[in-house]
Amino acid sequence: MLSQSVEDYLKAIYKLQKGSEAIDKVTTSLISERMGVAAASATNMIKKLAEMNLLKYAPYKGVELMPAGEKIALETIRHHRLIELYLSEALGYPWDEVDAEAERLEHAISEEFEDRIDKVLGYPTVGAHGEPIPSKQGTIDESNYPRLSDIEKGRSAVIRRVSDRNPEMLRYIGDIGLHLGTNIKISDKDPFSGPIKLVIDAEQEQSLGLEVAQNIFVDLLD
Amino acid sequence: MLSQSVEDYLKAIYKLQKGSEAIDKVTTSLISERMGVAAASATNMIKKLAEMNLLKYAPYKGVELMPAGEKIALETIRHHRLIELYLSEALGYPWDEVDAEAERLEHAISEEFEDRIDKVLGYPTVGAHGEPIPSKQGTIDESNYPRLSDIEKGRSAVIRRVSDRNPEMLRYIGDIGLHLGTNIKISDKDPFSGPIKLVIDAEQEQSLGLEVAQNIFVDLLD
DNA sequence: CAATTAATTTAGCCATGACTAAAAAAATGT
DNA sequence: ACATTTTTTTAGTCATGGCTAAATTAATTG
Repeated sequence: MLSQSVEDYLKAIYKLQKGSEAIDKVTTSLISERMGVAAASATNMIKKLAEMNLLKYAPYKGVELMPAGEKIALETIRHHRLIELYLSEALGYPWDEVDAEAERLEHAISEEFEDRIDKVLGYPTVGAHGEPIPSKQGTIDESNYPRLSDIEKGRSAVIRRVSDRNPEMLRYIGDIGLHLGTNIKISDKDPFSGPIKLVIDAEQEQSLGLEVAQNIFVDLLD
Repeated sequence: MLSQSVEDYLKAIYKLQKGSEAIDKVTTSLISERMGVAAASATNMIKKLAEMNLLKYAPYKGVELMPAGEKIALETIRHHRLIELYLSEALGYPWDEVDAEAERLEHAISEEFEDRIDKVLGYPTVGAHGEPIPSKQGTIDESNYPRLSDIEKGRSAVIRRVSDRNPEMLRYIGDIGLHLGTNIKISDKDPFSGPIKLVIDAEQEQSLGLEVAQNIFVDLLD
């Protein structure tokens, strides 16, 4: 059995390497910041993971996952996203609370639990915030939707994914009526990183700060 | 937060102290045996728990839970039994598999998760094997049913609880048609600790070894 | 009741995964 | 290009919770 820590580090490294930020060099400080530990602690763990052949590590040069490490990261992410979706669908959790709960549960469940909730959920491919769920075989849809903040004025789009990094922002986004599948039209964009004006579901007007818009990913229409 | 180990020790000690075995003196060796650790490890942890005022410890004389320790034990047991029942009812787990899964999950769930599954289950008072579920306030029904092995020939009874100590035995018990609520009549008892003969649901004959009968607890009829 | 056996505790060790402080390497600015 | 700043690593510490071996206390038995 791998420790919870090992799984968490590999997950964090995977997200840095392949996530929507698309970091080219995954450094010790990035990892330590994401994990909320001191840089020295990250160095320690990185050396251990390199020793286990889960990643390639050149001191001072950053880190790159090896296939075995990526596999574990994807399994962990699969657990996390299936649990999040289950909490949301079966137990009625709001989407800003599922991440914290799943963070602990993902390390505690068995393969059997994974399989059973996968089945109950109807073998979903997309999680509670629109993230792709890795398959049991370790494949994942790595395509990324554009950010709402990058869409030009006048275009219409559908919300496909929301970043789950900040639960408070997530709650705010839901509260103003933005959910997965919600239709929006960009009616105006203020200059100098100003707010965006949206029409939600062809009805309701809403202004949106840039930071929020950067955390919403959409599928362009027409 | 209390560590998983602390919770597990307190749970084990509680069960030894109050369980159906009704041990008078809970000793280091009993605890180490139940926890599957060396006696020295148990001594270490016991000293730590005494330091935390969770139990009273007199060296060489055994251990007794203090109210704070009992409270934690009951919370842990409540988590465990609610999870077991949830796995069984909502996810279709067989009753011989729920214990192992709940053993890990019980330390990972939040109060909110506890409350939500409690509600989904309809605020149950009895777990998947018939064990009482401690209330959120920390009270528990401590009454014990007699063992099937102690019932005299000719009497009828209803199965109310099954020990979950041995999953293989649990599977066997289920396979021969004995479940919670099943009606049985003792048609014969062989002497010298021999097997018991049952009639299940007034239909089917079944012989049962003494060891199995000792792990089934019943409610006498008439 | 003394001697042996069994149970328990003490002492000392190990792995994990944090931490701080100091040293070393890399990046940056003038 | 060299001095300064930032990043990273090394060295050493700590807490948790295991372990074995040895010492000690309690229990049993001749």
